[in-house]
Amino acid sequence: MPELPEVETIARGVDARVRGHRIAEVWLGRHREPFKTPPARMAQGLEGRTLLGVHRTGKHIVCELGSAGCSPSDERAGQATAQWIVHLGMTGRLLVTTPEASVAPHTHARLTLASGRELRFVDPRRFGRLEFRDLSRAQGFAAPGAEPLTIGAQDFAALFRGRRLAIKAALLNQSLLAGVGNIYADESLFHAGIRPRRMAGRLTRAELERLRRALRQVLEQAIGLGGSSVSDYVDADGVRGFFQLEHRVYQRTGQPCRVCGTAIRRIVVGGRSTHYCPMCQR
DNA sequence: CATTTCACCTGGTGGC
DNA sequence: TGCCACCAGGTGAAAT
Repeated sequence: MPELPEVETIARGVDARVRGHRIAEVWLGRHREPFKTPPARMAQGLEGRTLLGVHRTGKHIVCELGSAGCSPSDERAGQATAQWIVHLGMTGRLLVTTPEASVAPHTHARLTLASGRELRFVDPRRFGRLEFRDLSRAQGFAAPGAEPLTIGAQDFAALFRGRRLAIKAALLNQSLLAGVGNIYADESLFHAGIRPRRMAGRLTRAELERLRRALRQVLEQAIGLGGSSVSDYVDADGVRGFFQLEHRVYQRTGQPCRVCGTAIRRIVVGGRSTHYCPMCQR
């Protein structure tokens, strides 16, 4: 499900609930797909560490971890020595529950916290990924692409210069921009008035700047809406709490454009279903 | 190297 | 109700 705004909302919600808590016990499931780090090493690495904070980079959730046996009130407080990195894929959820709460099907990780809470990773489709990084051995996680919320006009334009692929496909490329997915790619192209199949390298400077601003505005609006329902999103049952953004084009095939009334079209770009208004977008 | 296609999974929906 | 085709907000490997 999740693109940048959803991941941001989840990371904030989880951070508010587990910051400062110590991982007492770790259970990991048998399916191999979710584990970029071998489960035995992950469990060994996580146990005893303190969750110093949880934040988002691109579509990744990064849990900063202190050394085992080092509480946040110690002098080394705030010093992350490891990370637990969660990617939700299409159907992943990161839940804060009690250890007694019923375990949902497709639960792949349970981190029981000394505080009496439990952090769970649930993912039916198993496109999500979990990774453990020991920062004494490896670099901290960094998304390859630029952050769409903060990138400037010059850097944004430079991402697409000379590229011959469709702008929609370029927006989805995580090594260019980190965090943009199918919904917000379509929505931002609508707001910028640009057709999804336009060659990225042929967009004018003005179009690129409209796109950068539209993307930022759409993402910020979605974060704003998600932020008001954080508690629902991460509750014990994993209830979805996001206000559905009033999409302009996404999944509105055949319905009238909210601006001009023309029927919204669906095409396939880069293997992904793509929606646009043939009148408003050129 | 850049770009495109496809496999990886389960579950929900809608047609027959 | 059952069966089936198709679709899903992501990504990385393989093919072109």
